[in-house]
Amino acid sequence: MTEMKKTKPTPLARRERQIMDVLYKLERATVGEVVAAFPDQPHYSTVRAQLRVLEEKGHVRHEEHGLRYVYFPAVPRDVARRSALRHLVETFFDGSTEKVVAALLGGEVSRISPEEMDRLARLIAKSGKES
Amino acid sequence: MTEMKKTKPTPLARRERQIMDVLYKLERATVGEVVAAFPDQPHYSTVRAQLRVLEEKGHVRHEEHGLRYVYFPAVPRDVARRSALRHLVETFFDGSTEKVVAALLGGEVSRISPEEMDRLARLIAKSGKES
DNA sequence: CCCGGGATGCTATTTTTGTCGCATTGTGCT
DNA sequence: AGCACAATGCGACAAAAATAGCATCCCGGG
Repeated sequence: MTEMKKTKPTPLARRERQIMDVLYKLERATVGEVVAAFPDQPHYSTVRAQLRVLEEKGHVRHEEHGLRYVYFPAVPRDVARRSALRHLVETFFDGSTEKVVAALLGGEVSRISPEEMDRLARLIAKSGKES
Repeated sequence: MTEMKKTKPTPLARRERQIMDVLYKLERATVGEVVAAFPDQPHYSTVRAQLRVLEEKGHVRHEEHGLRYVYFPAVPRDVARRSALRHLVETFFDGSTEKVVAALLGGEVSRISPEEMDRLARLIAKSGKES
């Protein structure tokens, strides 16, 4: 076995999911745009086929803009993100909203500017009042 | 086309991913526990095979506790969750930490108790100071 | 010592994915 | 009208995932 790789466990992320992510990120996109969104550019045909399947399964829909197809997720972004977020909280943060916020604030994801921090403080203050 | 379903697009979540999620949620689990964690209980064998594959690919590892195997993710939870969180932020929140917090606070995921809100306020205050 | 229950080790089979290549069709240009 | 180009509609296949069934093995009880 030439198996000694520890650094590249074979991506568990499949194209289907990746494509959905791209679609959610871009909201709407043509086949070309989707292809372009990948680091390793898969064939145009590949993505197209995938999109076709995804559509068959009801995950994406498309509109014909001019002559090209513009694909977009069947379930709207805000709905999808809600469940995605919930799922993530459940899976990695023991269902604790607080822990997520802590992680976010702790720079676990990205640096937060002072202005942003300020807006957040205000946001929390507001939310607290409404409870 | 007898395709008129709009409400249930066939789950795009595969077992592999689901299993990883279960593992992350439980930190460590035996085959039985994983099986039990599913709504639709897949066969013991199925999960076992899956786990084996996942292990081959380097996504999970196992220890022998007594006679049974206890599986756990190869990459530690906090590391995995960091990327998961980052990915989610990128995909659904335009990379804005602020938007995520807003969604969280807005009860998009779950209700937040006043005490929690309080702790969060404190947390923000602290983070802001450190910047 | 023999047996049953609980777990694991394989292996076989069926779906789904993932990838392409090629024919076709629609547009705008010259 | 004839063409080059860009996109789409299919169909073919190999690879990977998902699901099961069966042979074993290990331990504790009778």
